Amino acid sequence: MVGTSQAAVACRTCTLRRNPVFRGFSSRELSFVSGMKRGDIVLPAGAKLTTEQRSSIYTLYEGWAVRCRTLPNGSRQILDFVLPGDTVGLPAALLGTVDHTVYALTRTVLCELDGGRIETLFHKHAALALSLLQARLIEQRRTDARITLLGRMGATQRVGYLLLELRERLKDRNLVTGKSCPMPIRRTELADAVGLSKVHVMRALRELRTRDLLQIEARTLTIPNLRKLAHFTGYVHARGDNLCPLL
Amino acid sequence: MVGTSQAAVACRTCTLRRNPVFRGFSSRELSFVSGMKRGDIVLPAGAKLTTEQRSSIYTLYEGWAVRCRTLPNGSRQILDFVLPGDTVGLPAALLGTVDHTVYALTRTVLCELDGGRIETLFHKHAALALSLLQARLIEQRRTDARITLLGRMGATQRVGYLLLELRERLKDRNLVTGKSCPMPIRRTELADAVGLSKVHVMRALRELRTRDLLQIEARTLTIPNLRKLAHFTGYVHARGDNLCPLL
DNA sequence: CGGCTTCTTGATCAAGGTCAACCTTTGTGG
DNA sequence: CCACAAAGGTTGACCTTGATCAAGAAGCCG
Repeated sequence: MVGTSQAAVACRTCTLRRNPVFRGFSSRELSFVSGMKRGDIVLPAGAKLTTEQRSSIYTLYEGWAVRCRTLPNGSRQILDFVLPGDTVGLPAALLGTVDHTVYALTRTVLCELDGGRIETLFHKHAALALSLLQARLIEQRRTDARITLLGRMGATQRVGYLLLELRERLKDRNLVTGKSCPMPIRRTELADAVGLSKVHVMRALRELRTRDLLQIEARTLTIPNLRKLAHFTGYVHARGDNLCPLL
Repeated sequence: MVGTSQAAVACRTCTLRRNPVFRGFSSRELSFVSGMKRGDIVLPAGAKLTTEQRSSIYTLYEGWAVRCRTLPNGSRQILDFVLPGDTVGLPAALLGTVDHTVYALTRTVLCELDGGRIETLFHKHAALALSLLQARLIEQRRTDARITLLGRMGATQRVGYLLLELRERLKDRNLVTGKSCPMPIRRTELADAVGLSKVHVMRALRELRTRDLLQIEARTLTIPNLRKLAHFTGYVHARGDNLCPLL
């Protein structure tokens, strides 16, 4: 539950930024963002990210997290998966309230930035601010896909779609090796993300395995044929799923 | 299908802006936005808003519209309802691609703005740009609620929640009279929004009527007791559902 | 080696979908 | 102003999908 503040990874040498899907920074921008940095936070698997306290925003540096909501009746809906490079906590910093919680799924390392300086960022770094908006629009697009998935797709397609989408996002982050990528999420989390019961997710996975569309084994997802799975699930790869990390 | 370009409503006298939920403009901002205005567009009910052509962005001035996606199998998912003051077309203008379509549900009047000048807006009007981002965050919040609705709520609650949410948005726009507000959407559209069949939406509406939670008659929604419905559906009124229109 | 959590599968049950029919409203042309 | 057509609303009967319950197998950690 408790985050450990540690010696900061210098923004200039941050390895995330080397990834071509992330927006390049001018040296002026980079030094501004460096100045926003408050430190690093390490969370163990299962920990909740407390986001209210100091109006901080975070960039996930390493690991997996989820953004989710819990209903009065106790059931939970996973809104989105947070992967390295993704930003967390913008609503808290800019709107003052949050309506969701963020949990670490694995051990995660986050970069903490001063959310109070966003306003200054908008005044002094318009291009970066614009990228920030674009990143939101891209996330919105993924959210739209999730709504469509939940509202109008069958169980097997839902599971297949979600896993394929995750693989594509991991691919952008150079986290795919050959036909396989890490898949630390549990059946229960899969279920809470696609709006099914854990048991039914099993049935869906079995069917996907039977059809040779994908396989999860030992926390690893393997997709033999991307096209086949994309066709089966109706997945369309969105060009430019690049984003705008603040780190 | 064809929009009619007409004599522009002057931004300075735009009645939408008088509504307190919309962000106030400085006179400098107002004159910049006035300069972005390309004209007005009137769409008949059922018309599709073509958003690709000139990288325009639009503010809905009057009427109702939907943002939706159609799947390969022909079924349709309504992503969101567009109400007066809402902005349409940001993805087309800023990302260059769109993955959804916008249809007019009733006769609508839209204000067309030059999307190409957003970049300049970010450079010269940082505060307005920030509001633009905040408006996206608020929309995202509504989208998160929709995901939760689709993933983890029962049929009757889904319908009740959606209608209550719409009423609250209409309230912000001064479109609620007493316990009633206009509700031009059809059963089919309701169904495509909440991920149910038309027939089952009927069953849900019947139950809501039986429980005295709400009633739709003659294109009018009546909610006798807001609290009761909010409790039944788990709806929580989000403070500050204000937004940032460009008009 | 226990004691935990997660995975997996079968059996049964309920929520919601589909089909089909009939009714009601709206809109249009004579 | 009426007649008729078309679109939307409403309901019942039946079927499919996915939820729930229950129990055993397989990892994982002290």
